[in-house]
Amino acid sequence: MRSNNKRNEILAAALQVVQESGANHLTIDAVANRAGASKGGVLYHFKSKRDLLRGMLDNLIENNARRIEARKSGDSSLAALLHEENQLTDAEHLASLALVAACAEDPELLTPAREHIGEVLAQISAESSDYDQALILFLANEGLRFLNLFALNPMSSAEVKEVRRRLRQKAMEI
Amino acid sequence: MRSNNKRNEILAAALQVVQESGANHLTIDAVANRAGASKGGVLYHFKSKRDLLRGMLDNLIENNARRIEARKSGDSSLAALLHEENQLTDAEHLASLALVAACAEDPELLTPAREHIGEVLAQISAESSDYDQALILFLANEGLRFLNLFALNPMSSAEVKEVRRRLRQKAMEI
DNA sequence: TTTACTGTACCATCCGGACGGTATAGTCAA
DNA sequence: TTGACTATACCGTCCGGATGGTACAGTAAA
Repeated sequence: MRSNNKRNEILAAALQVVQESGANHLTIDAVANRAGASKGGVLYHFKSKRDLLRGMLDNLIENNARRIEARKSGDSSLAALLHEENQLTDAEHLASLALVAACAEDPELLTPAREHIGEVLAQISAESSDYDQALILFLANEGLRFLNLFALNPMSSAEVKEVRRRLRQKAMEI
Repeated sequence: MRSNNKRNEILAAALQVVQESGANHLTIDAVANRAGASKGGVLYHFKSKRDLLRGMLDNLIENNARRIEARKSGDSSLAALLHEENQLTDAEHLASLALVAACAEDPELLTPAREHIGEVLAQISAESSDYDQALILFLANEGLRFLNLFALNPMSSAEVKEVRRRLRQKAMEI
C-alpha cells in the first residue's frame, strides 16, 4: 500500500466538485483531476460512479455515527449530536453534500441514510422525557444544516453559532 | 393561444422526473415525454435547460410568497407559514424538488431563493418578540421539509402531522 | 510478486441545443 | 368578409460534445 489515503482524497475531491459545480457536474474525470489521480485510479477504488456515491454516503453516515457515539458519555444523544455539530470543520459540513449528489443521481442510494436517521431518532426518542421538544430541536438542527448545505442561509456565521448555542442550551433543559 | 397551461404541465412534469429519477436525469427529453410534449415544445417555453430550472424555482418562490401573503391577516408570518405548510398538497410539497434540481445543475441558480428566504426571515424577525424561538420553529419546519424532500424522514405521515401541529401551537404561544 | 496505481485509447450512449417546418389564432386593411 | 400578414405554439430531426465505462500496457513501492 503506497498511500492508503488516496481513497479518502478521492472522496474529498468529489465533495469539492459538487460544491463548486453542482452535483450534475460530478464526473469521474472531474473527480480524478481534483484528486490528482487518473480516471483509472478512481475506477480502481470505486468500480462505478454509483459506487463512488455509495462511498461518499457511507463515509458521511459512518462519521456521523462515530461522532455521536464518541460523545455519548453523560449527555443525551441529542445533546451530543448538537454539540458535535458545532465542532465540525467546514470539510465535514461539506460532507453532507454527498446527500445531494446521491439524491441527484438516484434517490434509492439514500436508503442507508434513511435507516441511519431512523436509528438516531429512535435513540433520541428512547432517551428523552419530552420527545416532542427533542424532535423539534433535532429538526431545527437539520433545517440549519440543509439551509447551509444549499447555501440558502442568509444568516452570518456568528448568527449560526448563536442559534446552535441556543439549540444546545435547550437540549440541556429537557 | 391554444393552451396556455402547457407551460405549467411542463413544470409539473419536470418535478415528477426529478422525484422518480433524481435531478441528474432531469433532461429536456424526459420532461417532454412526461408532459406529452416534444423537445421542441419544451424549448419553446424555456429557452434552455437552465431556463427551465429557473422557471421551476420562480414557481416555487412565487407560490410560497403568495401563500404567506394570503394568510397574513391576523397571524404572524411564522404562524401563517406553518399553517400553510400543513395545507399543501403533495404536488406542492414536490415543488421543493426544484431546489435540488437547481442545486444539482448550478448552485448559482439558488440566488433568488436565498434572497427570498432572507426576506421571510427578516419578516419573522420584525414581527416576533422572541426571535430565537421563532427562528427555531422556522428551522424545524425547514428541517422537516428537507427530510421529507429527500425521503429521509422515517416518521409516518401521522407523526409528521402531529409535529406540524406542535410547531403551529408553539408559534401561537410566542 | 502483489498491490496500487498512471496513462492512453477507445466505445456507446446520452444530452443540450440548433434548425426547419407546421398549424392555429389574432390583427387589420381593403 | 376576405385575404395578407404576424405571432404563438408547437413537432421532428440532426449534430457535436460530454460522460460512463472498458481494456490494457506500464510503473513503482511494499
